[in-house]
Amino acid sequence: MVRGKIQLKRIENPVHRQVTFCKRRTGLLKKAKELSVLCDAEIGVVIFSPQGKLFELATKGTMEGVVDKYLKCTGGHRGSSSATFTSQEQFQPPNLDPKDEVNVLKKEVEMLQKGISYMFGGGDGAMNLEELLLLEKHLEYWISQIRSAKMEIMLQEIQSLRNKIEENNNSILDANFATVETNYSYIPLAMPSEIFQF
Amino acid sequence: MVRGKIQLKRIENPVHRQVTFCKRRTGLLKKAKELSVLCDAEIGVVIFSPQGKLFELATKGTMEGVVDKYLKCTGGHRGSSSATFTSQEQFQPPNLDPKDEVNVLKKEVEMLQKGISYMFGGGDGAMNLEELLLLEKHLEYWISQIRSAKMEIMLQEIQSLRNKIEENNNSILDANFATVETNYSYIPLAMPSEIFQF
DNA sequence: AACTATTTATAAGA
DNA sequence: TTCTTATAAATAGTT
Repeated sequence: MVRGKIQLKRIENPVHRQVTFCKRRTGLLKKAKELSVLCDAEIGVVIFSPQGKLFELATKGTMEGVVDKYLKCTGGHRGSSSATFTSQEQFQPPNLDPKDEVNVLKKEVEMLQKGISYMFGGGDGAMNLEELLLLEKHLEYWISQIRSAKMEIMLQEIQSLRNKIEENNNSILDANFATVETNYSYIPLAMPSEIFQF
Repeated sequence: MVRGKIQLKRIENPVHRQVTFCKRRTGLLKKAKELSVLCDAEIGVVIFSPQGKLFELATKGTMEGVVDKYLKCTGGHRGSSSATFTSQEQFQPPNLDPKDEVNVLKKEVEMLQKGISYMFGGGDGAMNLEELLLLEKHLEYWISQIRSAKMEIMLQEIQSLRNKIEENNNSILDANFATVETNYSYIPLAMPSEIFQF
C-alpha cells in the first residue's frame, strides 16, 4: 500500500528503485499515450535507465519523426536525423499553393508506402517469390491486428452506449423515486443488455 | 469531479480537449520528473499540441543530449528504400478539389504513420476507427497487388519449366527418334496448368 | 482557476 | 515476477 507521501528524492534501496522504475515507467508511458489519444497530440518519450537501457514511446509516426520535428521546431541544425519516415505538415512553408502541397503530400505517402514494403520485404528492386510470400504474411497479420483493433473500438463504443442508456434509465428512476414504492432497477437495467447481446 | 471512467478516444469538444490537454500535460511532465528523480533515470519528453506547439522536458542535461544519446542507442539506421510495390492514389476520387485532396492526403499520411508505429511499436499509436478502415483498405489493396505479382512470377516459372520439359522431351525424342513411336509430350504439359490454376 | 467526487496510480506486502 | 490492497495522486465535470 502507499504508506505515506513519497519523498521526491532518489530511492536508495536498489531493489525498491528498480521496482519503482518499472512501475512508474509503465505508468508514464500509459499517461503519454492517453494524453496523445485524448487530445490528439504527438508525443515522444525517451527514458534511459541508470544502466543506460532505452525505453521509448512515439505516439504518432516514429521517434525519428518526433526528433526531426523537434529539431525543426527549435531550429536545431546538423541536418535531419536521417530517418526513413519523416513527415510534417506544420513546418512546411506556410501558404503553400494547394497544388504544391498535394505533390508534397503525395511524395510523403509514396515514401511511407515504400518504407513499409522495404521494411517488410527487404532489398531493393523486384522482390522474389519468397519475399512476396513473406510480405503477404506480414500484411495479413497486420490486417488481422487492425480488425481486432476495430472490433475493440466498436465494442467500447457499444459499452459506452450501454452505459449511457443505463444512466438515462437510472435518472428516470431517480426522478420518479418519491412516487414509486418498489425498486424497479432491475427492469430498465435488463433491457439494454438483452437488446445489445450478440 | 471525475464522473465515470474516461473513454480512451479523442475528446471531440475543443474546449474540453484544450483543458484536458493542459491538465494532463502538466501531469505527464510531473510524472516524468518524479520518475527521473526517484530512479535516477534520464528522460526526455516532447509534446506537440495539435496546433504544432512544442512542450518539452529533459530531466538531465538538455534535450539535445537526450536526442544524441537516443540516436547513438538506436544507431541512426535504415537507409532509404526502393521497393516494387508502392501503390498510389488508388483511393482518391479523381478530380478532387486540391483543398480536399490535401486533406485526404494528410489523413492518409497520418494513417500510415500511425499504422507503422502500430505495427512496429506494438499498438502504441492509437488509431481511430476511420483510420483503421482506411489502413485496412490499403493493406487489402497491397495484398491483392502482391498476389498478382506472385501469380505472375509463378506463371513465368511454370512456363519456363514447361519449356525445359519440352526441350528434354524433344532431345529424348531426337535421341530415340528411330525407336519411339508415340509422342508423350502432352501428358507432362497438361498437369501443371491444372494444378496451378487458381 | 478552484473545487471535489471519483478514478487511477502505485508502495509495500504477500 | 505478479497480485493485492490501502492510500496517495490525478483529474473530469462543475462552479
